Amino acid sequence: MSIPTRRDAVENRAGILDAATAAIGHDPRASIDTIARRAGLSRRALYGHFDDRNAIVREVIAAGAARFNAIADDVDDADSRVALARLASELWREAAHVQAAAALALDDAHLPETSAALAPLRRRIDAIVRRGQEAEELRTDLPAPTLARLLEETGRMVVSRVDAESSTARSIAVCAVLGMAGLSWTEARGILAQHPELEAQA
Amino acid sequence: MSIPTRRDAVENRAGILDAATAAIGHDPRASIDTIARRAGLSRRALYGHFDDRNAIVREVIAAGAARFNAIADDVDDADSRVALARLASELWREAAHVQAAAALALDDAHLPETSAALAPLRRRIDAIVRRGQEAEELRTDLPAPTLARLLEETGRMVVSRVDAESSTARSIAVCAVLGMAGLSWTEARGILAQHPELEAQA
DNA sequence: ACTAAGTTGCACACCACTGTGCACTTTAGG
DNA sequence: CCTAAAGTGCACAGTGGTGTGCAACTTAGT
Repeated sequence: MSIPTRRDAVENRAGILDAATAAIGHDPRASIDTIARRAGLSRRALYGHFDDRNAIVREVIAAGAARFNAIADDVDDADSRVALARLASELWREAAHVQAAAALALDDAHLPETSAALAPLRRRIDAIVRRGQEAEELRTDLPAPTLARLLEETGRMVVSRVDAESSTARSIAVCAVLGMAGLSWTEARGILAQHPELEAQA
Repeated sequence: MSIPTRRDAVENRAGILDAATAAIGHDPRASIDTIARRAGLSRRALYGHFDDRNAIVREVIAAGAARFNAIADDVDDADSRVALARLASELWREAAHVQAAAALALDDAHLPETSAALAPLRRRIDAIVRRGQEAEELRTDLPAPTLARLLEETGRMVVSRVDAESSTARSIAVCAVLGMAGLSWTEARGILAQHPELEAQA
């Protein structure tokens, strides 16, 4: 449980969290047994690493939150449209964690925890939207909170429902978010053309 | 089960299906007991109307499919953008059924049934998208099947995640779909302005 | 007012999942 | 090579859900 001494145990703990992230992304109520098998361990072994199922879920949420908030901190483009595009593009790299967070957010039991963990990311989105509306870079027909929420849900939806293997998947995600933000598809493609790093692979 | 003779029994059966639609829209694994209480009946009574939980789910799916496909049949605007907008606007009226279908589609167990039931609606969306791309009314940077799928998911997302009580909710739904289809927000609002019936209340 | 349809509450067996205890085996690392 | 750490397999009790049988009650409809 605390201060594992053996290297393989540390690796297994990480493997469990990876397996849990993937399994929960597919189904927020994935059983302990499902997670264990996916990690290549017996159900019983998980209880050597975590007190109970909730402890695993809490760590999955924390890991996702850390990644998301690090990304949110990094995005500081002056143009709100580029900022949104970069946010979407970077979050794409954390697809597995986004899926897990999205799935857990649909599960009433863990909703308070996930929304608390995602608060910094949400604040950043809010800020980008407000700046973007003032600068008339983003649509102004919706109140900022509504648009922010819609953009968040759009990101969630695309990450969860678009085939991540496709080579164009990342640019689809970025274009979807920009489309929801009010840009026409040619404008969105223009932003992408001016910032090639946004659709870079891997 | 078959040929109920009493009026209250018929009403109760309908009430169960309404309750099931609402409960399943909130959680696709809603228990029999949850559905029963919402319908104002005991758990035991449901088994007088339906063989088992699956029978209820099947009827919920069938009811939704019937409504959706009727709507799909009605939409025949020449302009693909108007057609998409009308589809979104009309489906908004069936929000409860859309939510139930969306929730069930996330539940592996009933996925085949839901997708079969929704096939006609999907074919209609595919047709609109193909016509729209040929006419250059919709974005042409995505293959038709990808765009169709994205539009479907956008509709699902908006209906499930936007507050249905808001007076502007319906136009938000329409604009979201048009935005995903490639229109800028001003173009989308233009379509809405030319077709006031698309954002009419109730 | 009578009767059958409809409903209720309870008990039951069954299933899937959780969390724990314990004896046993495997293996990392000094 | 030894040993403690890590993992396995099994049994067990507990929980919450399903579907059924049955006796008792309420009520719609004639």
